[in-house]
Amino acid sequence: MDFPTLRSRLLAWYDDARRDLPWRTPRGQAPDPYRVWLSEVMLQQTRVETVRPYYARWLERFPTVDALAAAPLDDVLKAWEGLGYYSRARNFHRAVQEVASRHGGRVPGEPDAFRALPGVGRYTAGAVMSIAFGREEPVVDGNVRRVFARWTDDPAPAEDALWPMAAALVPGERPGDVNQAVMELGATVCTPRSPRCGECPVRGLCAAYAAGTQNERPAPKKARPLPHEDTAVPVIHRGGEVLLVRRPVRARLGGMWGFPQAIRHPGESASAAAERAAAEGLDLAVRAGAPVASVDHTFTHVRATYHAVRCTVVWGEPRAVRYDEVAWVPWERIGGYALPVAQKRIAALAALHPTGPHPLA
DNA sequence: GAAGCGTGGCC
DNA sequence: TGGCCAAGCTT
Repeated sequence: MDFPTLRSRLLAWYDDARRDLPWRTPRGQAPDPYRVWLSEVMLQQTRVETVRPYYARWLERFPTVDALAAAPLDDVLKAWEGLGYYSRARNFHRAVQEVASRHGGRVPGEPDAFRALPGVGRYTAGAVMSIAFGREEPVVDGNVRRVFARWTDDPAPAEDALWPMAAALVPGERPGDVNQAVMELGATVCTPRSPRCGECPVRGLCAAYAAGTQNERPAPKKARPLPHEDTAVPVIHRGGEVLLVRRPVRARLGGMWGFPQAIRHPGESASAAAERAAAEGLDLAVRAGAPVASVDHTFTHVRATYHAVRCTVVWGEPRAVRYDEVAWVPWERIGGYALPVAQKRIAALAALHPTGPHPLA
């Protein structure tokens, strides 16, 4: 491949076509490494338009490394609420605390030191080192993977081939812009479906374009069928309050708040499973009352149906047996807790129901 | 190396 | 509606 020609055409195109994004500073202005890093973490597996409002709110709330390092995890997760992949927020928080305590509050500009921080993988390290520090480090993300698959007309390029190719492009002036140019091309021109080859500055060097195979590159990977989880959710009332739990950090949605839950056994009713969820997860005896609602939610690798059931306490005080924390929360203060999307939906539906004890309880 | 991890948009 | 996909990382 003619890397020098690719490089110069990409840079020239990027100078003209690059989108104006909040984390991009004007040419010549030094970027803030904390902001570049934040943007890269938020953009992992997440679209630009989704990230925009989160990025702006985050910087108002946590404008600097020191501000974020000093914040409690619950505040951090609340700011991340709805963005998904919550381990990103936990890892970023931990990493920034390390930067504050061990690097004097300065984001390390050495690739090895930065790469050692939690949540920083090969891609993120290359992106932050090149964009924020001008280091000649490559990146391979989904865009780069697709662009190279088409340039080489390879249906499934190996990682061992992609990184050397990406690295061959970087040396020279403006390594951060070179990396961003490939990704920008992938995001706006060399798109997964209906690539705009007519607007591509490097179609003359593209093997897939020459062969007319751009729509079959890269080859789609086969998805596994999603398992289904039929889940009971006890919405436990006491006085004017409802019981929330904080999920263990290791688990799915780790560190986030929500309602207790238990996967239904075959043949088990939602009411029985809701009572069992309280018994096993909280060491608490509850009586199931009226069903509140059913909510379907699809995660990356599992489809869940949540059967929310109103419950009242029969006996005992809740203990966080299978959770990290429990809290009795007045309905009007639920908004202060970081809830994943499905739990928020359950809370909204449950709040529509009368909040006193069930008449038959 | 494969599986686990969120959510929303698009066709 | 349902499958696919998006600036990946960890175990």
